[in-house]
Amino acid sequence: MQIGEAARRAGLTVKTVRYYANIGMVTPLQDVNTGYRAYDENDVAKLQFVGKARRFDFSVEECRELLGLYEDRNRPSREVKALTMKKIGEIDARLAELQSLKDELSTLAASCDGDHRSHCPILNALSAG
Amino acid sequence: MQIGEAARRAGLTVKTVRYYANIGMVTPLQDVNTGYRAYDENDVAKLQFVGKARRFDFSVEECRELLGLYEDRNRPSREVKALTMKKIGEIDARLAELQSLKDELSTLAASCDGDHRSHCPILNALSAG
DNA sequence: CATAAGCTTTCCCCCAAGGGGAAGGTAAAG
DNA sequence: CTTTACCTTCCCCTTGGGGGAAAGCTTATG
Repeated sequence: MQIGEAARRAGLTVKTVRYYANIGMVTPLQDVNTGYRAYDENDVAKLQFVGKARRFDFSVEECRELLGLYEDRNRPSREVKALTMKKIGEIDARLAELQSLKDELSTLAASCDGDHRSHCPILNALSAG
Repeated sequence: MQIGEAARRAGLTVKTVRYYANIGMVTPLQDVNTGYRAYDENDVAKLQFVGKARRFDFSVEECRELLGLYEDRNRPSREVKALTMKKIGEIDARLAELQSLKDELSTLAASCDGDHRSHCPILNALSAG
């Protein structure tokens, strides 16, 4: 099938699918006459796999790694779990960071009347050393 | 003072300070003879302000807006509070998203033995339609 | 005086992960 | 024969700077 249908079936944009081909992540055959990329069922499955992993916040490089593990029938599941735990750790760190930011901003916002006057504790806090 | 000291006092890198000058956010005078940027106390205060706002996850453009409000002695605090509330909303949305991702990944990780064998529920989940 | 050290300048390429759009080839349908 | 709908490559754009080259300035030292 052509790239358009492959993209549709994987729930990705054509641009994204072409990008994955360019970086060597999902590489379809290419028609010698037309130059059109030709995707098969296996390619679509890989695209879906990568799309899903991306939605789980894995980076493109991590997706490449997961895809390699996915295609290696003899790899130990340990490696996959390790990648997953690492990702969970990163998400935890970001959660804590964002929560802390939110708390500080909320405190600032609560102290600000937000009226038409010019006095503003938020700006004062930002300008304080 | 020269850019190096200004950067040091604001807790930013020289690259960052130069970048802020290039995009017109904090624009020091420039020595006609040497071409060196000349920062004064007010510039350093602005750099500190921006640095702090950036750490609060405000984008560079939002920082520019906050800086404008900061310098406008007659602006209503309403505008500053609105920006802050918007940022809090964005943080909330991202928190929910990350929490959901973490939950799903945790469920997957819990179902995977992570041993030396090749069976892996995580990969199965990623490859399932 | 020469020169090395430690500043600074501009300029250009690099990152992630594609998006937007131009210019041009191809295939099917009217 | 031409329109329509695909497809291709190519290049610039995004965020917020980082890395480094080549070159200019000032000051300290041999």
